Amino acid sequence: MLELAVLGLLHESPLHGYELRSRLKATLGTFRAFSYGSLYPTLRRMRDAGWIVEDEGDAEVVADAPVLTGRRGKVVYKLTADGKERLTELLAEAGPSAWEDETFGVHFAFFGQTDPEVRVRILEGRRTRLEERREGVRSSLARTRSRLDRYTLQLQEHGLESVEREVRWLTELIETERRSSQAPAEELSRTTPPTERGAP
Amino acid sequence: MLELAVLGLLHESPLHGYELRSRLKATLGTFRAFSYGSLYPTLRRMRDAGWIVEDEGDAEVVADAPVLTGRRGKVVYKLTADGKERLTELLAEAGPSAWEDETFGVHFAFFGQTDPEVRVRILEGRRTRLEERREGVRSSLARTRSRLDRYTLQLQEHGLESVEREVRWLTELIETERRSSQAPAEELSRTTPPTERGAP
DNA sequence: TTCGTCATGTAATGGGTTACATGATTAC
DNA sequence: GTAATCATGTAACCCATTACATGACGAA
Repeated sequence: MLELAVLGLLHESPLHGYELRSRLKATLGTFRAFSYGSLYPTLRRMRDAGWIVEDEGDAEVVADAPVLTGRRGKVVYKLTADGKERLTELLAEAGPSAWEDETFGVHFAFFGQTDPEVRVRILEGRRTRLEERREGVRSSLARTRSRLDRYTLQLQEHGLESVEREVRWLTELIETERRSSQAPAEELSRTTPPTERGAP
Repeated sequence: MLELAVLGLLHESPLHGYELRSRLKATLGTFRAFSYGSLYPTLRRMRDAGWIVEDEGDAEVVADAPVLTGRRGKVVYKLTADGKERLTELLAEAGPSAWEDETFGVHFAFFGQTDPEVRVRILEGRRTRLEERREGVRSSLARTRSRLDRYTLQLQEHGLESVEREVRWLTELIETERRSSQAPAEELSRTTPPTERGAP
């Protein structure tokens, strides 16, 4: 997990550990947070595996709009060719390892670097997974509702609604993917709406 | 975590490992699932600690409406006095250990056995926690929105909405708690609306 | 000069999972 | 008789966390 996240971020630009962690927070948002206690050892493992190198040279880093402008991070890491390959490999995975709870968010965060077909398969995999869960809760609820504590019931129903909401979200995303895969290859991975091309 | 869940369930009725696990699923719903690989060792630890005992005698177990009617579970566990004490202790905790992501659901599931004041403190603690997270995401989003990949943006916004939704849910729960703590002590912990007192 | 935040790391520990192994009982 | 599901367990591992230790640098 952390591995993929690190590879994904370093693919965008070289970074040092500390900033990597804040990028991680900003990228993954509410989904996941990693501590230094896992980040640094991971960085080390990845370096030993040859996926990243310490870019000791100068470090213009990225011109992060405010502050930070000339400062130098101590140990800047960047991807190696092997690391890029490893990233590609991880991003191509379209199985449970990409759509389970703990992993989905990270994979999704790097969809911009993911093959469109893989994106759809992951989204569908996740949706199916959630639909199964939803049915499990629904039938369990149908069987036991009357015997449930009001708090347990609240929990079940809130959980159920959360799942339903995520299913709807996924469905919309899948439809969007489908639509844009039919449209000409025009890259849609940026926020900017597709510039009105010529005339119809 | 598992420990609290096991104590909470066994407080309702004696159960054997296998059924304990299905109850766990039914009780925690979408929030958490435990495997046998953690359940059985936990059961053993708890037995060694003296919180539960193997109730080797006959096992009428619980008359679970369908099927299962006369069957015997191999090793039925039940709470000891120490176990009940431990449960009380755990249910009285109203700190981060009760309102963090991994723990909140389990604590909430046993709110029926929790002191009303503790319930409110946990709900408020969780809400505050989520509000902090929400503000973190909001400000990060305000700073970086324009530079974000459309997927990263989607992820942020979906995460933000999830958090907002849970905050609203908690607020409602807190209000309900407040109202019912003013109402006469009449126990509201069952789903059934309070039977009209007076007429039988 | 002291505080906050940037910055890097380690040691001990935690709390689970996966995969495997085994066997009884029930339903067909 | 055989497949499903009930039932109990172990061993190896994984992926992280917490708490701690250290220190540079800039701003008040």
